[in-house]
Amino acid sequence: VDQGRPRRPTVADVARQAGVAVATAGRALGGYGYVGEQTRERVLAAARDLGYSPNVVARSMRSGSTRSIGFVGSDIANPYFAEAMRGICDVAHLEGYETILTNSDERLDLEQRAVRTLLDKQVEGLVVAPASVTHCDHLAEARAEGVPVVLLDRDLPQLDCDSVVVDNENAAYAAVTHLLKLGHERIGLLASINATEQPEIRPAGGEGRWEVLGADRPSVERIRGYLRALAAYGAPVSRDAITCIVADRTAEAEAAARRLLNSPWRPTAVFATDNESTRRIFLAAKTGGFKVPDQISLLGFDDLDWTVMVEPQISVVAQSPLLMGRMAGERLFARIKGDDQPKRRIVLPTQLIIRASTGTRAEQEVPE
Amino acid sequence: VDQGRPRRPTVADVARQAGVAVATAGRALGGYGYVGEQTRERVLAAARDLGYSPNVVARSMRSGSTRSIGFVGSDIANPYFAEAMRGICDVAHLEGYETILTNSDERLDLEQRAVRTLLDKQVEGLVVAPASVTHCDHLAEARAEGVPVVLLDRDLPQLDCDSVVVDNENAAYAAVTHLLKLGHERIGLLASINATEQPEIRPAGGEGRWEVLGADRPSVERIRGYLRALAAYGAPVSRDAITCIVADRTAEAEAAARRLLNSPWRPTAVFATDNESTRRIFLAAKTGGFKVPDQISLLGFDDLDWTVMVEPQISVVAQSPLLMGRMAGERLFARIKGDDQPKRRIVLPTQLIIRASTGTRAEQEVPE
DNA sequence: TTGTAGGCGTTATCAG
DNA sequence: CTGATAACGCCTACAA
Repeated sequence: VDQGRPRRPTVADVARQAGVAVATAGRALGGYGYVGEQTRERVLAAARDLGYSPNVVARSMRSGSTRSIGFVGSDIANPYFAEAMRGICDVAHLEGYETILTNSDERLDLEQRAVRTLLDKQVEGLVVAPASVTHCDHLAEARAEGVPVVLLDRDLPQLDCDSVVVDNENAAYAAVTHLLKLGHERIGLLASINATEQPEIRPAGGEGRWEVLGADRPSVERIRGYLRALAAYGAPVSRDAITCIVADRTAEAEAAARRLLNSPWRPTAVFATDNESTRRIFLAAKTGGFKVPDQISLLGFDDLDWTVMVEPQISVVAQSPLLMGRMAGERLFARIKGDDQPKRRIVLPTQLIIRASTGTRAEQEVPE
Repeated sequence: VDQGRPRRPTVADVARQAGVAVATAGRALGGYGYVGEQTRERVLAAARDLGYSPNVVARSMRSGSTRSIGFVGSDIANPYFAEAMRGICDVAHLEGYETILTNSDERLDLEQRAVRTLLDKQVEGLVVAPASVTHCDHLAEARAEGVPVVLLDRDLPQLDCDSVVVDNENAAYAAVTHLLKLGHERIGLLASINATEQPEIRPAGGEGRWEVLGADRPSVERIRGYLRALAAYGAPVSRDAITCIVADRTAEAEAAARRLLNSPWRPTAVFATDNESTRRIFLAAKTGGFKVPDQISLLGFDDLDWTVMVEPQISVVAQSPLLMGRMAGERLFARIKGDDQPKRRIVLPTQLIIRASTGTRAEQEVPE
């Protein structure tokens, strides 16, 4: 009758069984140093007998290498992060590393704790989609401890580490320009943001001109691209064209999307800056009985499965989180292996995919 | 000029700085044993000064507890597993544990390796969505090493560990019965399966009667429920009513779904046994120009976001992978804490959600 | 080629 | 209450 956790056999056990010294067994099992052919076989046989398998924790402690990395994202249930995680895991697996996952829910305090825990667990690298773009002491700390960090989705200029991003501002600029070219002038914007870091939008030189304050998070950059496109076209913007929703609050978000569509200034198109917003605005248009694109054009972000399943198919700015995850992983392992070139900011391309949810303004003028 | 990885301060460093013995510093920092109030404060101050943070690897080695668990699923990019992972992580986080993620891609060999690696990393528990339902030596091994395992999505009766599943057979039975009650008789089935373990379908007592051979994977159970429902209604089944696709092979899967819809025996409804198949059959119907539900009724599995966004909204059997993940986590931690009751099989309820993609057979008889 | 001894950073045990 | 010391399992000098 076994009691307690049955102890796993150790090199010492194998050594005893094989009648050799611990070091010899270690050499045979670890595949380092010189071992006689017969000795090796005897040891290996003994190991098989006992069901020996190395204790990686002890090995890590000795060698200082845990062969694990950490990923800190806001929510693995979000397809963006799920795909990114997949990319990271794949690269890690190729390198013989495991990946520890933590969810920050876009909350700085949780992210800080997560990073601390991962560092204490001696991960050899960290991929982080940072919740805050202003507070990054915890990430600097990682760097200070010699643990490479790669930023995903957002860059923190003040931090000395690689990042993998897309050119959010130009992607949004191109998207909104497309709408403008179709003849739209009154274009709404819907963005999901986290509760703590609301961007500030304030008047800027001229009637119907605004600027976004706040650090360069993707949503802010996309809003900036949107504003720049409108300004370039000389299209004035109503302040309440820009609606920000908090992803958590379902009811509020629903109401906000509905309100945007029914604004008194009658938008003829809406640009959604992320997959969450895209879903929301589509749903709002659908339940509100809006004909897309006849009454309202929709242009979203992220090319999720559903965008080609719905009617009409949704035009989107596509990015590839899978690829971003992979690139992040590759940068990370380059650093782990000692690459110490200056920080690199990798900007992956986005693609504007025009489908059926965006139409010319003319179409919308059909009488009711 | 620092060179190499800057060494993190250790208890010894803190002890020296505070002018106490290592053991004392350890007690103050680890919060165990007796320490004088002033001594504690001195140590804590020293620790703060030096930026000390415990080396969890060393702690794990000493204490035998790594405070980490592992999850082995087939693909984190699949929303089912992403949600489940989220549930598991949440519970783990509550318990102060981290979660290591590995993807098996539904391949037994990868799963075996992953389990081995995780065991070597001394995880204290494992949640596994097993790729194979016949080979489970690697999981038995985990059990033998005293590492609790909880099975997700599929149960392995021969294995002594808890499982969290849904009642696949009855869920499918109810779903197909619903279709039968609507007047459908020629009901097709689409299932995604992995390449290696194709279920065998062979004739069983009577014309138009079949049985599925193979262990009780969800897909097989669902097929069984489908057959049972049809038999109960006395509806005969054509062999090629049952189409299995391999999730990887996009082109093949597309063709198979199309073929099913265009079968010479003219199905009036299709039951899809998983989210992948549901997506496929919907797409096939859409591109094939089938009117749903007028020409073909669709009933799917998994209540993903898109099922209410498309037109018509899809009727589905809903399960909650998030909840399943949580339950799995809770069972796992119960075991980690020493619960040694006999194995428990937790069957979570499914819900048949009828939406617009399922109609009565009558509707379909409209002339072309 | 093989064996011996020490140490990685913690925690546990035992005296003082 | 505090201090010295051993041990977790492995790896690496160094000696034989």
